Parts: sequence; C-alpha cells; structure tokens
Amino acid sequence: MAKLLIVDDELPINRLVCKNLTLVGHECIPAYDGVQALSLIKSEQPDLVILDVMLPGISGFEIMKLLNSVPVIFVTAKTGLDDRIKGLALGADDYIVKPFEMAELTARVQAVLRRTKRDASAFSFDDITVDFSSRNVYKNGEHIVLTPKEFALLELLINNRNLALSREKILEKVWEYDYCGDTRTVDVHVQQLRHKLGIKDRIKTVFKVGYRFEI
Amino acid sequence: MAKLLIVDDELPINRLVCKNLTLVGHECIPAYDGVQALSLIKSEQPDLVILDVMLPGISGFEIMKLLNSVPVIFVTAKTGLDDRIKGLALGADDYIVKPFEMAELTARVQAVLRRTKRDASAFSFDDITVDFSSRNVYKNGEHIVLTPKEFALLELLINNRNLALSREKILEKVWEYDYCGDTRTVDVHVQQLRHKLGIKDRIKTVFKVGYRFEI
DNA sequence: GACGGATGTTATGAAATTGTAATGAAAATT
DNA sequence: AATTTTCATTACAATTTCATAACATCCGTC
Repeated sequence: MAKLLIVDDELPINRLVCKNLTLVGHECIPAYDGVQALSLIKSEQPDLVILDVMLPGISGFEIMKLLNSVPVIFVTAKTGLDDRIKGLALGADDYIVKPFEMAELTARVQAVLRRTKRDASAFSFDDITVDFSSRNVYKNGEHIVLTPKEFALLELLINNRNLALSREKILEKVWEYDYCGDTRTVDVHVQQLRHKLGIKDRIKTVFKVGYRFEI
Repeated sequence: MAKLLIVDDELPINRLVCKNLTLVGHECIPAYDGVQALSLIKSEQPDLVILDVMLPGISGFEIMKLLNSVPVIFVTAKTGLDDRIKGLALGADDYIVKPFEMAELTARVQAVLRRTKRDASAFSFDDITVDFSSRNVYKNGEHIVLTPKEFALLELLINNRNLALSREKILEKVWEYDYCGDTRTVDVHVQQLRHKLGIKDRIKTVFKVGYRFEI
C-alpha cells in the first residue's frame, strides 16, 4: 500500500514494527540511526516515516527539523512527556506512545496515509477487488452488494490483515465506540461477509478472541 | 473494565460522560471540583482520570501537578495549542477538546487504558517468533495456531524465562484460580505446547516442581 | 536394576465457543 | 404510507477447547 521508513535503534522493536506493517501490506525499510534515516529518506522517498525520538547520534527531533514534505508519526516512550510536545510543535502528523498495540499503530498509519492521500484506493485478493473510494466490491468482475456495516467490517479486516482483531476491537471500529450490544453481532456479520464473498478460508476464526483476515 | 474518575463542574456534562463510559463497561466516579477530585483519587485509586482544566477553585493543571502515577486525559475548552502543550507537559496521557463527540472520548479512554496496561512486543527464539500484540506465532515463517490457554501459557513461560515455575504458579496465572491438590492439566498443556512448537529442549521439566522455559 | 512416585502421551466427553438460519424491529428508500 | 433493506437478536447446530482419566515411560533412590 505504501512505502514506510521505520526509524528505531532498538533492533527487536524495529523488527516487530516492520514485520507487522509488512503483514498488513506496506513496504518497510528499517533504519537504526539518524544518519542512516536521513540518507534513506533521500534515496527511497518513503510515503511516511515512523520515527523514534530516542536515537543515538542525531535525535528524532533533529531529523524532523530537516524534513518538510514527508509525513511523520513519531514514537516516544511513556516517560518522555516533553517529547510529544516537541514533536507536535515540529509538525509531526501524529504520535504514538510506547508501549503501543499494533492495531493502534496500523490505525494511525492508515489515518495519516488517508490524510496525505498517498494511500491506495483499491485492494485485490483472489478473485475479489475492493474499491475503497467508490465502495464497490467485485468478484470475478461481478458486482457484489455489501451493506454499510459489511463494507466497514471488510475494510477493517483488510487494513489489519494478518492481525488478530478482537470482537471488542471490531465493535469499537465498525460500530460506534459507545455501542453497547451483543458480541455475537460481529460473528453474524463475519459469516455474512464470508458467505457473500465466498471466502471461507481468508477470514480465520481466532478462538476466544475474534477474527483474522489472512492473505 | 476500569475505574474512572470524571472531574467536571458542569453537572449535565459530567453526567453524560459518566453515563456513556458506564455503558461501555467502566465504573465511573464523578467529582465536581478540584478538592473533591484530589480526595477521591486518594481514596478510590482510579485507573484513569478524565479532567476538565476549567474548574472552580483548584484548576485541572494544579491537580495534574500533584499526580504522578495515575493516567490522565484532560479536557479543555480552548482549541489553542497552548493548553494542549501545558497539559502534555504536566504529564497527561491524552487530551480532548470541548465540545467533543462521545465516541472520541471513549476511544481515547480505551486507547490510554490499553497503552498503560499492555506491552507491545515480540519475542523470538530458535525458529519461532511470538508476536504478543497480534497473537501470532510463527515457526519458520509458518503460522502456528495456539488455543487461548496455550498462548497464555507460552506468554507466561516467556515472561518468566529461565525461572522455574511451579504448577501452582502456572495455574494461578494462566487459569486464574487457586487449585488445591494435584492436577495434571498443566502437564498436558505443556506437552501440547512442546508438540505444537516442536521444542522439546526449551521447556525443561523441573522435577517435583514444574517447568522452566530456557533461552 | 528394582521400586515408587512423577511426568509423558493419548483418548474422551462435557462445556464453552462459534456457525448458521430465521425472525422481527428499525431505518432507509420509494 | 408502503415497501424494501439493514441489522440486532435469538435459537439451535457444529465445532473447538480442555480437564480428566488411563496407561506408558521416565527419574531418583535404594
């Protein structure tokens, strides 16, 4: 969907973020210090930079000062409270606090990409094409009619593909946050999607948790 | 889900916020001025404080200065950057601007609760990667499906790696109840993990005690 | 090596969870 | 207002989980 630069000197975290964002369909380039990050921003021209402010050498803030057009989500530790202020002041598009949930990060990435309009507007898998801008779904060229809830659910699953989404998370995102209803509602809509799209295997059940769209 | 303290001197707004957050499953305690808020924070020990900065008597900012460990979402009427920065500088976890949609507030409440509770990280050993945030386990890149109990057990073992865990401790943490007497349930689940992950050597048996995950 | 207790292994049925189809209410469309 | 669509809920079927039991094997002690 987009080319992302992940800047974090902590190898396991960098790898985790790269892995998960790759799983949901982005191309991820890792960078482990400020110099490398700046070089890669020039050579690779990423659509979005995910930037840890705590870096050896050049700090994340120094990097942000040198950028003008590339969207940035900066990552800060919970204890670094001033960091968020600095980051927002320097024009970051969003921030996220460590430790964070992966679903939260993917949501913010999608949001920033949508805002900056560099996001792909369609998604295809198997014999199915989902056009997000026109909200149309096709299977083998044939038009599939989805209800609003069904489409929102499909969109959420696609944007978090390969990640387990809990029923609570799905309710939060597809229904309203303050919706107070049966969690079996989610199940029924998932079944409806599986039926309409003719995909039994793509939407996997994660027992006791929720569902995962695998691709 | 969590105990929340709602600090707002405007009765209808306080009541509305309480009602909606109760609907999504939280326990809400209202406070109508700074003194009352401080007293309730001490006596009730809430998981999160939602704090209007415009209060009679002690201001929200003054309250925030007196807190250190309780997460805070502060509510401000001003849309100016100054209030945001002031609040974040004082250690708030998030902010929201009046007038706000209830959906937005509940979303931020959930996000802050998740952040302060959960640790997003992955753990790798041998050819296995365990992603706690997405609940994925991979062996040689292949996806391994674990049941909830199996995953919880693996999580416990990893978080206590190189320590001997008694069966009682494992029961307490994974099954969440005190079991008096002898049970083979833990054993069976450990075997299942060893089998699914293909690791005979990593999960060592501690004779007459329990198990130890060695890495 | 023999013994007894502890752990490994496999099987099974009950309980919990999810799949499925139907129903009627609410919302949208005509 | 009438009709259609959406969708939450319900009831029941199918599936999965998992605690227990039964038997096999291992471990430490003698």
